[in-house]
Amino acid sequence: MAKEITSREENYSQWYNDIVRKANLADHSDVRGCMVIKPHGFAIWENMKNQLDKMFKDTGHVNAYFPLFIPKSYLSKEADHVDGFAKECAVVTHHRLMNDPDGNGVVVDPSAKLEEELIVRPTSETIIWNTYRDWISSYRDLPLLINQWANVVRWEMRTRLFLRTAEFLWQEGHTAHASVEEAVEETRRMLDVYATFAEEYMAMPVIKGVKTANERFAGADDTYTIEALMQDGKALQSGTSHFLGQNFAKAFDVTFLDENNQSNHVWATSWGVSTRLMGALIMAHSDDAGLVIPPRLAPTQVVIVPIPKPGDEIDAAADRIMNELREKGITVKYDNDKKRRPGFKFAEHEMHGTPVRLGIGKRDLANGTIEVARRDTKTKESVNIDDIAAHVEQLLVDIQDNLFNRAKAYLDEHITEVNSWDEFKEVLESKGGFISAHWDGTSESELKIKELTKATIRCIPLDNKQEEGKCVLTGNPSKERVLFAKAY
RNA sequence: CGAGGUGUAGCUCAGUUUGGUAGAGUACACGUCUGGGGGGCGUGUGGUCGCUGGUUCAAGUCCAGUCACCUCGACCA
Repeated sequence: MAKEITSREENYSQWYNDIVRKANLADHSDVRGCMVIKPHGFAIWENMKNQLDKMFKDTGHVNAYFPLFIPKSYLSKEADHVDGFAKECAVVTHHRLMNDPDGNGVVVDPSAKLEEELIVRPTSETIIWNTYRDWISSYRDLPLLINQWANVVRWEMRTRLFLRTAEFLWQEGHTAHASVEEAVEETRRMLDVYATFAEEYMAMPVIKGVKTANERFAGADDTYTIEALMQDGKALQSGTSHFLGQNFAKAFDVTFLDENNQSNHVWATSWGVSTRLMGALIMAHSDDAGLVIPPRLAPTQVVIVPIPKPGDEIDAAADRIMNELREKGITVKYDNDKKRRPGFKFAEHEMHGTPVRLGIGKRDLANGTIEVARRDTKTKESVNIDDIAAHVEQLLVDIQDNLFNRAKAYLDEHITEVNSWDEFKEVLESKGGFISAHWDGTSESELKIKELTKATIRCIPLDNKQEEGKCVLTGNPSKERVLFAKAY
């Protein structure tokens, strides 16, 4: 079984690539670093997107759309910001092609050079804040709570499908507020939205925390993050929410008059999650037989397989069951392909991650039962055909819970407190996961640890316990533990 | 950008050392026997051997250049 997927034990990276390809999630395109998201992968992303969009709307946000191209001069207005992105920007320099005088197809028309070059957005803070300047004049215009769903481009050296591609899909929220308190509250609110989404929909437990200065978003005063742990013990930053202070307001001169007719710069936030969540979803739950999708995000929650092949009696039973399930809002598909054999279908639906599979054969019908197989545990049971809809409805809930609990148990087991440098290195190498250790708060120590071990500070957990201790590297005094890990 | 590796059928790869008609498995199509976990047998489709140039009577094979991809570094959501 699963003969086409490399096992996680044998080669974790290859396993990941195999899942992406064999589960029809995405392909490498001919364009370096860019992927083609295939229908099954996109369907999962759409489910994520729909749910997140609902959660954004429920917290008072509206959607808008800003240009793909950003004038080069905008990007340089905020010093930290341009430093953070300058090295990975795609630049549009010309606006016209012409026939090659030598007859070799088309070439760039040198006379069509742009007066000011355009940057393909790596993120939209600059163009958005340039626009907000015109939109905001009074405290009555605030807060401004806008999100956009878009593609962005970051010219990455090394790419991996979903986890890091040159072009990716995401949403970016950009908000403006009258007070620092309100902006910080917004930053934290959206972090909570992300955490709730990850845990309740992706069934992926996350740790909420704040980034150190080194790991902070370029241009932010504070970056909050949700960090998840993958099955190979590496951490994955899955979403970030930034408190931007007044940095962009000052860079783009965005001010408002308050109730006392005083002019102030606005306070800002931005927050985003991307198709990287697809990578997180894959690595959080899937196994050597293929993809595992939590029921709440599965494009098809239940598949019915006729055994050994479709027939009048089996088709009728499948129709009846499908109607019952659909009445309960469950998505279901009947795999009545006559050409493929049941064994093949079993393997294929496991590969694609369908949470529940129902097997209907003449033997089952004679007994008045249905074979119910769950993807998360790969176990099967016989269920009375009259109880099937209620059973499946509950089973989907159980699977969702089980996936979360399983991942949560794994996460909890892989947060290790260490108190010495030797122990730090030992745990990092042998066990992986998050290492909870004291750190003296300096960038120098953080960078030294990264250099020595490749582990970085993933975050300082929110509501962190305050305790006296000594930095695991330098022995200098520390007031709290932070979480280290190797990361994607 | 540094180090190493690989480009041959949709996919995985042999063939390159020693130049001489382009191969296998898998996938795909059709037929057939099957049928409760990727089934068997048979027939068939499918290739500018990454690209460009050179050496040669003759290049997948030798030489030079070039491009792409993979692994590991630096960078990063």
